[in-house]
Amino acid sequence: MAYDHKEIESKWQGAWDKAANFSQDFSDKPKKYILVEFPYPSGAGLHMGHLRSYVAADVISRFLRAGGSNVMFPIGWDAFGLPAENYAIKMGVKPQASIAENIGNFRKQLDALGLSFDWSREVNTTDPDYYKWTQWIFLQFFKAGLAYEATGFINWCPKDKTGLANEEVIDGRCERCGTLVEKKELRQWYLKITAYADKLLDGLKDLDWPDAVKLQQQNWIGKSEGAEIDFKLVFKKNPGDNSWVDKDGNPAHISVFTTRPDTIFGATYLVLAPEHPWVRLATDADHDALLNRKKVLDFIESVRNKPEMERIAQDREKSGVELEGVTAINPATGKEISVWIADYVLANYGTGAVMAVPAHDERDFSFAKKYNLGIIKVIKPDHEIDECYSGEGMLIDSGEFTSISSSTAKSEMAAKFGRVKVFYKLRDWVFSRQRYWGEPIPLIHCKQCGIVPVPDNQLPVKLPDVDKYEPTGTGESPLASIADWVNIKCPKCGGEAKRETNTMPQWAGSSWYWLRYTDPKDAEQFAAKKNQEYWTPVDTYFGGMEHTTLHLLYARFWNRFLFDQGFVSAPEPFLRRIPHGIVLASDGEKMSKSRGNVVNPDDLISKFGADATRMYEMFLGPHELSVSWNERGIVGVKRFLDKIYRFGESGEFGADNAKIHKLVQKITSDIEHIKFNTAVAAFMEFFNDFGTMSRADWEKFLKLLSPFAPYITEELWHMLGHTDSVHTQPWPQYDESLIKDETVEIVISVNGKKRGTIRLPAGLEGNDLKQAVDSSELYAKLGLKDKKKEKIITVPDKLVNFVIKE
RNA sequence: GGCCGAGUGGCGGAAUGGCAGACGCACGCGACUCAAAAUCGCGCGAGGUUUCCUCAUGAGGGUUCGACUCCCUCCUCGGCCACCA
Repeated sequence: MAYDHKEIESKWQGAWDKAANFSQDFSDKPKKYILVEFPYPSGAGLHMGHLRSYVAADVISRFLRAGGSNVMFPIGWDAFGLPAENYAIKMGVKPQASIAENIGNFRKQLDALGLSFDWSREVNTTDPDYYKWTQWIFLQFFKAGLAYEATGFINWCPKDKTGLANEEVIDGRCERCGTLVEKKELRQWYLKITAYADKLLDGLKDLDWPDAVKLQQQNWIGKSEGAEIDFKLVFKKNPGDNSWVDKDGNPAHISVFTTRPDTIFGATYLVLAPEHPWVRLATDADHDALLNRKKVLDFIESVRNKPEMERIAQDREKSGVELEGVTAINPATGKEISVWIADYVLANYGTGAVMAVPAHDERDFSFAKKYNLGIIKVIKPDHEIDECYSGEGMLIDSGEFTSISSSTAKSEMAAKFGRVKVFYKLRDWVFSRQRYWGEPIPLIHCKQCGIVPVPDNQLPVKLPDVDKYEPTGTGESPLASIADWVNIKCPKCGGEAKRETNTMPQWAGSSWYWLRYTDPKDAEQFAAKKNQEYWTPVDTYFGGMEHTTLHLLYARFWNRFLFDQGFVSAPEPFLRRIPHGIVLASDGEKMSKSRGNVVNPDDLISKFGADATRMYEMFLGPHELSVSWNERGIVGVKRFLDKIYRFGESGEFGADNAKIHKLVQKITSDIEHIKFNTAVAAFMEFFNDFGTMSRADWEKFLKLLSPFAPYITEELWHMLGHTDSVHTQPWPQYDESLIKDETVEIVISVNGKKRGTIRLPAGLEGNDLKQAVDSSELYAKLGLKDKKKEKIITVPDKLVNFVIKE
């Protein structure tokens, strides 16, 4: 018979004291801060990815509580942003209303799963009491000069009608809706995350994060050390024209960035990005320095109109055009070389200009071949190579540097021809969105005073409650059309002024939420320092792999900035990060509505129960690897729960059993190492063949199982006559002396091949083990007595291997 | 193209230098039953001369007394990044 999971679950949902999960500020017990990424309350409800993190974090939290820790395991809602707004538009309601409804659904689902959240610390990023502090933190960035306004080409999603951060563009498409992203020139707010590139890199060293996650962040920040080298320009159109001077009065030059200054003797031309500022000047009607201005302008136009997808396509052919009338002097050779613009040089990396060394760079090589440009070899390959060699080696034909190795030449040549320079792939964070559903950026544009921050005592700048909030598509936020909200007196001079109408991106509220949990209701500050000092940094942070270069990087940036400003007590926010693998559908594909292969947790809970859903989810496979959701197997877990329920009902207790001590050790260790799949297997294995079970052993068993299956264990605990909760009981301890076996199976092998096993007393080593084996039947049977043994390997309690010369 | 991860029965997976396939699903046989469901018991990588032996952890090589595990080369799948000079 199957136990009635529905009855048991609804009974305990009503009976459990939620305050038992509340954490205490400043308790003497050791603190543990267990965090899961707070959900985005979309209309779809919880998905299997949430389940994976939330159940794992719940098991850890319950385990640590039982071990005597003061555990904070909070939850909240990350509810601003595009998806919520798009959903509300689709449903024809206000986002405020749809968010409230979705949160209600999520809360039900989380409760149904039996997750032991500390609901007393609930936060919601769209609550003015919360976003007041998001705005306040933005103003700290602004006051520190790290929030700035600039006009530039940004990623623009034509469907969502808003700008996107670099991190939000995947394969040239909008991360949210999949639409091809366009380049649009717009006034935008930026956060200067690049100023923190080095600190964000250094901070990774001390974190207990998976190497894969650290590496991804490292690559995203993308530090390259190299040299910046100036190439002087020579003009053919007006010889002697000295109107081309730089800001220091020197003749005009182009600065290039290279990581291979050792190849400079092979630099046969320069290439600039079409958007390079110098190109703009050189093609300016007043300053025109080119002999082929029209051709160059046409080329720039054609690049600009090229769809982004085509420009980044994999097998794209490089194209460019020579700037006729201008040449550059290679500072190493003193030779004049041609200057080009080409679509393969990026305007926003390095200096936007490169020295081309076709013999030792594949991109330059294919470009040089197409346009018949010179190819000069200056590095001797370490192996035979046909055309282009991009590795390092011995320098050749490089003047005084000939016969020096690349690695030594690099620093010497960087110093001689230019200067050592570091560049990052990381770009500043486009921080404004032209949408309604976000935190208003708390700034005021005054004709007299310029940009003025909203004074602290006027925060929060509340999002006006309006009926029409659809994006305009003009590059302006819908807030711009709300006259009585936009028009305001300047707080500085009292004159006419207008509010900033852009809103913050979805990532703003989640960039500091773990700090708010430590002091969620504080009206005076975002979180009191002493609360932070007690709780932070977060001990273990569960979440998805997909947030590695978005949320996790942004959160580290905000935390580090606030730390430097003295507002935060720990330089790094998350000590240990446990990402979960993605949950695929049973066909191995990603779960998605359009594929129709989405598994809904509600259906599983209703059919098999929350306990079975939780345990099967953990049983599927290692937490960090991606798993295919195959529903067939859940009946195995359900059968196990039915079996233990029947045993509990029968109450057939017997003698104490030492096996329970091994189970305590195994489960404890598996939880500590996040190996839930083998923990579930260990429960099953124990229960398949436990022999006898005393009442005391049964109580230990229930306690061990309680973090995994909170409902059924509570029911069975009460069946024993207890009136308190199994979840408030201390974690069982094991007796070291009872987990050791008295005898062990020793494998006997010859030349590494297993030939049989014998049972011997445990703990025998070296000679003792050898002698015990020598006197065994198996030893005689294998005829080992008469064989000449080269070597005998003994491994205590494991095996004896005889190496015999044939 | 670069970086990271993974490849083990029909399936999910276990074992991370010492008995390969724990645990579970599916499947087969049996018990109980008028019957079915549920439950319980047994079997379940391939092959063979079947108390035992041989082969087998993507392919090939290497290190080792011994390799799923470590090293090298390659193949396949997944993830992230991608003209970053």
